[in-house]
Amino acid sequence: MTQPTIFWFRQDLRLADHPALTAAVATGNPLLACYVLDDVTPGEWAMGGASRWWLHHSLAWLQGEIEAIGGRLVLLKGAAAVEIPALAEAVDASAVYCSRQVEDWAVRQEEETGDLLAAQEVAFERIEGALLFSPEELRTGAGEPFKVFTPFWRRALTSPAPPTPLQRPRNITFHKGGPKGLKLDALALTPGKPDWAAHWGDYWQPGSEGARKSLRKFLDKALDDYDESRNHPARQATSRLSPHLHFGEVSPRQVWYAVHAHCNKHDADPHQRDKFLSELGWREFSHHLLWHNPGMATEPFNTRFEQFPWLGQPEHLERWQRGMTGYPIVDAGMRELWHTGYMHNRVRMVVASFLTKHLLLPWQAGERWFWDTLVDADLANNACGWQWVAGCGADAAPYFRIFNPTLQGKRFDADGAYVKRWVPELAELPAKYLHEPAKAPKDVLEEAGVTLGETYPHPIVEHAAAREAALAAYASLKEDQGARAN
DNA sequence: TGAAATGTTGGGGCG
DNA sequence: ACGCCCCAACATTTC
Repeated sequence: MTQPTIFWFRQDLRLADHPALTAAVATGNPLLACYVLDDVTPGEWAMGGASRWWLHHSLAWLQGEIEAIGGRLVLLKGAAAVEIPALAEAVDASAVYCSRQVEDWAVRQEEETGDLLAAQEVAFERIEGALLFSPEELRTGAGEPFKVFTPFWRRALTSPAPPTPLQRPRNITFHKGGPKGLKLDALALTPGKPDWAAHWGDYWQPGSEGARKSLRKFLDKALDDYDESRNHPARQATSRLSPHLHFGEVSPRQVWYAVHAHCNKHDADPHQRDKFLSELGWREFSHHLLWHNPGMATEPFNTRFEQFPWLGQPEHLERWQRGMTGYPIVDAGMRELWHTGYMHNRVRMVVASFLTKHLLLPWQAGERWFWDTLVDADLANNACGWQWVAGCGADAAPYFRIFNPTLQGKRFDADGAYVKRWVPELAELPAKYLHEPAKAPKDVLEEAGVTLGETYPHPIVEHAAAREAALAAYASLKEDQGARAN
């Protein structure tokens, strides 16, 4: 009997433009496709609740696609470095193929799996497929990893273009037999009661078809005004591809080439195109950074920040998480996150600035909350995004760049549509006061049915004072450094 | 991929 | 007519 080739699906839940899958099929041996839910190896970065909901539906989609071509996706649970070699042993596999990942734990997982497979004399191939450019190859003239985005992306854009997307493999022969594996429901990925994800199907379609639809819709409806509209959270102006990209339901190469094809065909504005592609660039930058600096998920990239005096009150963290800070744009964002597993990126920056600067709570606390609540939770993007806002990341926002949540609201949600949607208790307020209900005259508040401190909280901190405190905290950091240097 | 403080300019009211 | 003040509008600097 022919020995099977095992294909180990990870964060690459697609069939098209899949170099590792294509390579596995090219071995000519019957394919045994599997997914391992590994909550052991990632340690504190085991998937959060929102991601699990997504994974459930993405696996369901992938199963359907594979079954439609006569195959089967074997679901397993446990440490991958145990499960994969055991599976290889059980079915007498000749080789195991998978895609590479950048996370520290994932690299370790690959290495341990590879060691055991080597001892069993089973070939193990790890193949790139989640990035446009290779972190090993994309370096400065001096051979160092880039630490600043602009030169990083300039170099990327002048490097040889990423290969064009691969077709999905045709005529895959699947291995008959092998273990049955677990039923999808047995992985228990979806919430029980209360079912906080009951309506998420209205917002999302996990799986590669949903990814394609999102991309198509974005190109047709939103790309031509992307640069301006993307900053307005009430508009449908961003691609919302992040969870699809995280789970590998669509590859960045597919997105890259779809954007170029669309723009060539419609003679679209290259400026809008480049703005959007640079967002893929930030994803790329984050992943390269994490690969080069595994500690970035928990430790500040800029070591000066190791002794930053986080002074925040723990009870403020819960107010922030629940969207009860008294700053409407912040609360709207946090509630959008809770209700949909997603937050508009402009608002992510505002709430992150608020947590780290107005509340002086450590960025890791925000990173952790996002990890558990975002459907697009991605170790590289999440860690780098938080570090960027906190001012300790690579090419970070300078520490003194403190968003004024009221001004951000007025500027990017001028008519208050976003706040009205997610903070309904303020919906009757005139737009003029939506972003600062404390400034509204008494009769206006009464008219709108708003009683501050009862129906909606007073601001938990006063902006000007909080801003001064943050600047002082950052200044103390600078002085400490000076003192130590002497 | 800020905001606030500070500086500069120029028009208009007014003595 | 002139200088002075006020202040909006804009520019620059600072955090």
